[in-house]
Formats: sequence, C-alpha cells, structure tokens
Amino acid sequence: MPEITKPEKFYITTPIYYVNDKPHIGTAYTTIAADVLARFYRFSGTPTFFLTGTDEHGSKIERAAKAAGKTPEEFTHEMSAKFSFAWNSLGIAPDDFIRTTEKRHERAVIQFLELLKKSGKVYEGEYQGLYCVGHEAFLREGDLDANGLCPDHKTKPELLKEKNWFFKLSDYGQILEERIRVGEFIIEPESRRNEIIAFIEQGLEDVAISRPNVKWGIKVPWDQSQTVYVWVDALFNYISVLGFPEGEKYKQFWPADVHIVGKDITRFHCIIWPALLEAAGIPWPKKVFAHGFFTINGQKISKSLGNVIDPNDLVAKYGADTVRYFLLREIPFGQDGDFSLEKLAARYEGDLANGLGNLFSRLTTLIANNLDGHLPDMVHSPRSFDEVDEMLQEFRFHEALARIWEEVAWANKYIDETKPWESAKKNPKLFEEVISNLVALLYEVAKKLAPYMPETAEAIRSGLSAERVAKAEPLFPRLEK
RNA sequence: CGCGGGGUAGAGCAAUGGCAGCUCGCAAGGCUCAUAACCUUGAGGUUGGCGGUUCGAGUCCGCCCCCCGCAACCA
Repeated sequence: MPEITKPEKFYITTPIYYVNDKPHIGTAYTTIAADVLARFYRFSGTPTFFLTGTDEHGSKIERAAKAAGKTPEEFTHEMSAKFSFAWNSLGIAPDDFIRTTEKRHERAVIQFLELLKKSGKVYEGEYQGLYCVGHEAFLREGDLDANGLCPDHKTKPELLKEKNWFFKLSDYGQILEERIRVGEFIIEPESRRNEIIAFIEQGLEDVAISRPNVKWGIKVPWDQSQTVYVWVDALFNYISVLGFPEGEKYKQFWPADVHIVGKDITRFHCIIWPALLEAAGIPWPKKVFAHGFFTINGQKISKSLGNVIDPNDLVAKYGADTVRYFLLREIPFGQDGDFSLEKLAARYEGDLANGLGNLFSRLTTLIANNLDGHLPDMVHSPRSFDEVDEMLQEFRFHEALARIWEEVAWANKYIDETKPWESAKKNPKLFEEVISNLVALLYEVAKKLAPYMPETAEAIRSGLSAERVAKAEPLFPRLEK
C-alpha cells in the first residue's frame, strides 16, 4: 500500500486576487485545487490552515474605483465580497480570508519593512523609465508601438525619473540557487524550477519596493511620502494573516507547506519572496507549485475578446461539484489546458451522469426493490485504490480522478456480469454478496472523492446509510441543452 | 542564434528504446437493475517532414516546418 505522508501541520495558500476584476474561471481553478488539498489533509487529521484573500492596494484599484464612482474603500469592499461569494458557492472553505486593506495586515507589513530596513538591504535610488500619463505608469520599450508611442493612448511617453526605495535582490542569487538545487526550497513542476534557475543564473537586478505617486497603499514607515509597492504588500499576506510576529498561528503554521500560484507569478514567489524573507530573517516557504493556464476554446482568456467565464454561471447550471471535478479532471495540474463549455458538458454527461450518477441509481434501486431498503452485512471494499491519496498529495488530481473512475467502470461491469436482477429471485445469497460488495465499493469511492466533490460524497454516504435505502434521486440529473 | 511547451485515429490525450493504447464520437451486437443509462465487439494510424544511431525509434541525435505561451517591477 502506498505510504501517505502525514506532516505535523499543513499550511496552504492561493495567491490573493487583485480586485480590479471579478473572479473568473482561472482564479477559481487555483482556489479549488487548494481547497481539495486542504480538505484532504483536514480529513486525515493533520492540523490544516488554508488561506486565500484579496489584494486591494495600488494605482489600478484607485483608478478602477474612480471609474466606478466609488471611494477605494467602498470599491474594494464590494469586490472582495464577490470573491468570498464565488468561493463559497464553489464549496471552497478557507480557514481565513485576508484583505490587504485590513489593519492586521497593514500592521504586520510595517513591522516586516522595518526588519528589512534593519537588514541593510534597502537603499534609496532612482528609477528611470518611460512614463505614460494616460496609464499613470511606466511602460517598457517593448510595450510601445512602431512609432514609439503608447499603443493605448497614442501619446509619446516622457522620460521620467522617480525616487524609490530599492531592495538589494542582486545579493541573493547564490543562496536562492543553492537552496533550490539541494531541495530545501522546492519549485514544482520541474519545468518551472528549471526556468527559475536559468533566470537566476542570468544575474538578478535590484527591485523597487516603494512608489512615490501612489496614494492607495501602505505608507513606508520611515518615509511617509512613499507607499509600499503592491507586490511586497501582497506577498506578505501569507504571514500577516498568521499574526506575525507573535501570533500563535504564526508559530504553529509558518513556514507555508505550499504556495499554489499561477505560472505568471512564479518569479515573485520563487525569487523575490524568499529573498525578502531571508533579509528579514524569516524562514522560507517549503514549496511553490505553479499550475498552468488554460485557454477558452483555444483562445487566451481576455476581457477584450469577451470570453471571460464567470464561475457563478457554471455553478448555477451544473453545481459546484461538477465545476470542481471538471477543472481538476480535464487539465493536468501544472500544465496548460483548454476550457470549453462543450468539454464541461461532455464530462458532466459521460463521467458524472452516465458514470457515477447512474451507478448509484442502479445500486439504490436494487436495494430498495429487493431488500426492502435494508443493507446486507457490511464487507470490506472488493477493490483497493489507496494510490489516489498519493496522487493527490503530488498534485496529480487528474490521475487520481481517472483512477477513481476506473472503479466506477469496474462496478458497472460487475453488475452486468453478476446480473443481480436475476439472482435477487433465484439466489438471494449471491444477490446479497453482490450488493455488499457494491455498497462497500461506493463507500470507498465516496471517501476518496470527498476532497474533490464534497456534496456528492455526502449524498452517496447518506443515501447508503439511511434506515431504509430508497431509490435515489439522480446525483447528476440530465440537463436541457 | 532570446526562453519554454507542443505536433500520435474524426476530436481530446497516453505510451522506463521492445506487439502504438485510453476517453469521446462512429458502426454492429447484448442486457433490462439503472438518469435513452450499462456491457461486449469492430472500423479508424506513413506517430509534422528529411536524414542518422540501433537487432529494434513515437521515444535517442542532427537539420527543417508548423502551433502556443513567456520575455523582471504585469498579482
């Protein structure tokens, strides 16, 4: 039997989501995966802390609030609530939800910055770049059109110098590479790890950690004219939520066992974040896992293409468990994939309605019609598939789900071969044996499925543990097209 | 010479150098417990191209073609 790793605690995070946009299918994906892991560890008895939240500072938010005719406070409050709502309707149950505008966060960030300052790795410098007034932001040369103009505003950007506080990231290349290579700091999948190592080997440049012209942010404690750059502010959420530096939770749960991130933000999490922690004398997270991105019908997700999918719409039609199942079954975590409503419908009909749902109906009807709803004696599951636990712990969700569905197929075949509708009359003893095996298998399936599809697992368990088992309502009813 | 991922049946994917498989779809048959569901069988392949290594290449090497991301202050 595969060995299940049982850590003494498990701390897992998602990125905190920038509230200039509402939740979409991509952010849901990350958060669902984290929830599945958290449910698994919680269920296995490991003290677990699962964190998500929202990132609410920065000039983009200031602008978005203004455009919506709201104060930043009102705006971020409303947007943040949309994330909580979406996660709740997807069956996602974090242990805490951090907002970077909360006092507990701001206090901790300030203490962290003071530690950084003391490290001697922070200095005052000048950033020089091409500033677009329309964007209120610096552009890179590659962003400009053929005439050297801002592609959005068709204006010529000004060469502007700006005072910033800088962090000496350039001092940390060696220790980063070393810890990554010896496996003290784990980056998965391997392709991302290789990218990060290659990037470090090019040589790291110092990075600005403050902005002079952004009002909506946390003030740099030693320089009230500047606010903390949003990504420093944001990264520290993983620790501020635990009550850094004195909180009980901080002592119990830090360092994080895994930060789950999208592949776009691996550099922040694999280079800047550990370097900042090192400077402040704080332990590094143990692992960063970068999942892939998916396209919608083969196209990049983008607002201008109008192909953004709201997870709430999917939940309304298919239910939370289906969305959770589909995203983790369809796309190998860590790789890129494609999302489409057609694929979702195919999985719903094939795997869920025709597969698991129909199997459950077959079984409950047999019990209700032939045993008056009373289960025969319990037996051990005729099939063992504990390897799915290992797959889950290694983020191989799609393999684990495929493995569980092998058992669904096995059970359907077992019913066809043993013909319980015949033995019910001719050979009650054989009938009871077949039913016992199927019940035990379904319990095992429900147990393994619980982290992924909590409602479905519960429906199977409660359906089979009723005083008198009745013909079940379809778990996944056929839908109008 | 920027970096990375990919090209295998109609679609989507899998194969430590050893008989090229899986799911969906399609065709035929079986079953009647079940949500028109389930089970069995079958058809369908020049593994992007050319060359090389090898007893043997989807897999290793070289060149080429095509698709998709990313390219540090983007959460």
